[in-house]
Amino acid sequence: MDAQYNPFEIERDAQQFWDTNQCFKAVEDTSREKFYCLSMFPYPSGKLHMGHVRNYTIGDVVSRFQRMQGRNVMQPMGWDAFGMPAENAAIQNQVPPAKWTYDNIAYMRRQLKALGFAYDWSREFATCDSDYYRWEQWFFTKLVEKGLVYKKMATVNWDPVDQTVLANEQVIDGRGWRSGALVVRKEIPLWFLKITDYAEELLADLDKVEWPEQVKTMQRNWIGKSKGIELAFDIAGKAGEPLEPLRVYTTRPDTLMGVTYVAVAAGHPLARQAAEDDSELAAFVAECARGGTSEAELAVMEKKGMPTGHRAVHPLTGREVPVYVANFVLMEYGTGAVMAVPGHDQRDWEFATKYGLPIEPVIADAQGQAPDLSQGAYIEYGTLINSGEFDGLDFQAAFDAIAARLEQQGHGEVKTNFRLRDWGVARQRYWGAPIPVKYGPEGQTVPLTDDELPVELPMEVTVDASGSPLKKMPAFSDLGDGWVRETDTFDTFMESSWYYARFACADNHEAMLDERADYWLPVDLYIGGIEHAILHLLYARFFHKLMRDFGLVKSDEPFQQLLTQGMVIAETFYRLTENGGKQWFNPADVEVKRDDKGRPVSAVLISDGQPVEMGGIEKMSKSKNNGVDPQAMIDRFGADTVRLFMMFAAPPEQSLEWSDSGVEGANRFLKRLWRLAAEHLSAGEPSALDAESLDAAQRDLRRKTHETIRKASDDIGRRTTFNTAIAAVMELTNALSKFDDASPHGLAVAREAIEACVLLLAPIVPHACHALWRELGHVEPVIDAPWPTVDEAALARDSIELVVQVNGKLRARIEVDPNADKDSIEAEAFAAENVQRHTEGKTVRKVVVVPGKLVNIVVA
RNA sequence: GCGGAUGUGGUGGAAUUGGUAGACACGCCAGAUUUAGGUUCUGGUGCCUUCGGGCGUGGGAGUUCAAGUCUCCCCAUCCGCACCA
Repeated sequence: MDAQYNPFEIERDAQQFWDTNQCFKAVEDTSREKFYCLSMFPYPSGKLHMGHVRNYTIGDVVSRFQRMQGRNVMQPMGWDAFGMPAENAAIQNQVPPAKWTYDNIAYMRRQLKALGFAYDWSREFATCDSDYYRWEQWFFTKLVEKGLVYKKMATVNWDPVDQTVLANEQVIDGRGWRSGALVVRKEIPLWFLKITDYAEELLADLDKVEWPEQVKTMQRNWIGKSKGIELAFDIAGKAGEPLEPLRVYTTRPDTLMGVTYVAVAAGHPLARQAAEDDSELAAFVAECARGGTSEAELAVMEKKGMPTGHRAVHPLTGREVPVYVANFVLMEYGTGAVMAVPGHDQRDWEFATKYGLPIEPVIADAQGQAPDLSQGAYIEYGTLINSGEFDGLDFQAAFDAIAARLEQQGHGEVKTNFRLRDWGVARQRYWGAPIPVKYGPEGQTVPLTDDELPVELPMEVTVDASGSPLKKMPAFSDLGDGWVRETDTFDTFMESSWYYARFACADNHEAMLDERADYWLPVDLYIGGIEHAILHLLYARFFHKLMRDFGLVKSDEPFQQLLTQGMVIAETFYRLTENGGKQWFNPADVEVKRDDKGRPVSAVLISDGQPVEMGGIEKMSKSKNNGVDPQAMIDRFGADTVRLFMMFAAPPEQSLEWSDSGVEGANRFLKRLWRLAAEHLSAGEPSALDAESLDAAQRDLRRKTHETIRKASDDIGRRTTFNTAIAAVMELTNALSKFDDASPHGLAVAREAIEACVLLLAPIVPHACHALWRELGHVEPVIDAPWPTVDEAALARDSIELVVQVNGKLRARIEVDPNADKDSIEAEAFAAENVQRHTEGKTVRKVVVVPGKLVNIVVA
């Protein structure tokens, strides 16, 4: 065996072996237990970044581990290929989005192959292949037939200069990112999917999946089921004329007697009507349209309002309160109107304080007194006061009584509401799947029939900043006889909502899915960034239920287990520029100076030797120029080193800090492992392992081997904490290097240890382990070797160490028989010299003995 | 603003069920080998110390024989907020 670890040769050979033997081609086999392992497919932005490498290494480790457990594993890969960056690249570089995308895919596919991931490449596809999106179009037309799709007015960001719709990302400080123009909110008709029809099931079925609790909580809060009352305020118009009643929803009907005003959205009919003969109000309504649509932006903007002059009649007291237009009330959420209780809602309190509206307490504080409302609202539940006949009731009793009264008067009803809103799937963009609908001369809206599908996206286009080119292409949109095609395309979340199912049967050109989907689904483990915790995962769950209700799949949920991986972060470096900006330098071009304790104190740019500022550790990004190119690392150390570092530096759910010296450490470990194996093989032939005739040192190493197998198996298989599994194997290799015994028995124990290391590391550093397994004389490749098992007998100990505490402080360590009883342990503990010193002359109050752990003596 | 997380040596992290804080690795220090440098190997390394011990897991309180872990309050950072993917 070569004494030198040569990763490039090893990796080339292993990849060639896997490729030639089609090792990772997954074949349906109902006699075997399947394991479908999926990592979120990448957007082909150009080249892999470290986040991809981390994501896909985790998936690969689990896939290879499951294979060694004997499962029939399927691990596919594809491309989430539609999206805005392709259009932006087209505008900047005059390159067609399709060419840009497919070129990127070709490059990134090569990179994935260089990392040695065990993918079944025969299932690969890109979502921009018409062979893929045609089925999405087909399914959409079925949803239209079933009434799960509808069109309605919706608010978008409108750039009045570029005359185009902007994504939230393209609105920066309320201005269009290209034009710099002030963005306004504009209403246009858009296609929606009725995800709210599935709100109840999307909520309930979270109990069926093994997901991180925080992700389930986020989804539950997003769906936001609440119980409240929808009630109506009669409206007396400015001139005293009766108008349509105003409907509002509240989860706090117990505060109903504290309503001192109501507020409506600028787009509400009441506001529009009032603005008709009031130019000041009309100006305010227009001002409300300014700014972007994102909820975060709306939540932090200054709350403003203006009275309409209308009066709302309180449904229980008959008291009249003013109707305001407010910029924080939006037409699309709920009824477009809210009742305001400034005494018990903080936002209402701030608004009332600003405009001098009355603030009245109707809920008593914990002492049963009227709360002090001078500094803010009192938002806790409590007993009603100043509420007439409802005084003295608690929240639930008040809810029921007020609901009953409103229902009796025909002014309201109990209603369950969801925060979840229907999914707008139409985008006014080119690089997406065309929405398969046509419009007739009489205003008909007709979904396309099967023989009209697919609607292929034209590939030769000119993209500029002024919106989708499809709208300017009669060859695409004009169908003759007054019929025109829809030029909007689907939200790219549509493609990512069902790709996991298509991987089961990507070669089927006759159907969207077939019976193979039921063999592979649900995905057993789905791995991706925490940033997808809500939107992507919720849409995919919804889509899966839609497909189930069309008989396309049998399961209720798409992803049984979910692993959300953290970000990859790195140090940032910059210099201030003359105009006050920052020029960012890549970590690869900077050298960090340290003090004598290794603390970083300063940094210089390697090229000019002049200092740069350290800007803290941030997510790897283009804007901070702190991305580390995976390719450069693979070229320097080999794929196994990069994979090992990624898995070792942090547990998968936490953020991972890139460290050059950490990578070198990973490389050093692989070299050591290699040398250890080479030295072992040159030391001679081991005898057969005879567990009964080992000396103490041999038994110790054997125990360490089996403790390591036990820990690494649990860490990889159950806990998915690959870092601690690797640490355990490192401990074993450390023990093995210290084990200096070339006797046949000694070599046998060492052989067992080194084979355990190779098997346990095989999922993480598959190339090196492929080669080492061969060198150790095995014919069968390590990918198909069975996962090692624990020999319980090898774990036995002659004695165990307990710690002895006095008043919770560590004072001694004692060796005791593993089966020693409590009394003898106690006696042993008191006998320890240091324990006697700390208990001398004191009264023993209590002795706590925790078997296998410690003794705590409490003295006073 | 709302929802969800995170915070432990010089650094990344470990401590899985309330029971030895700092496994493993990086860095640093000393030594050996080689020596142009690097590589490799051995030992040391939380802080303070009168060498008895004391202190120590973002800050503050509390529960407990025992708290990184549980409870309450506060601070900082990160993720998401429906047209980035």
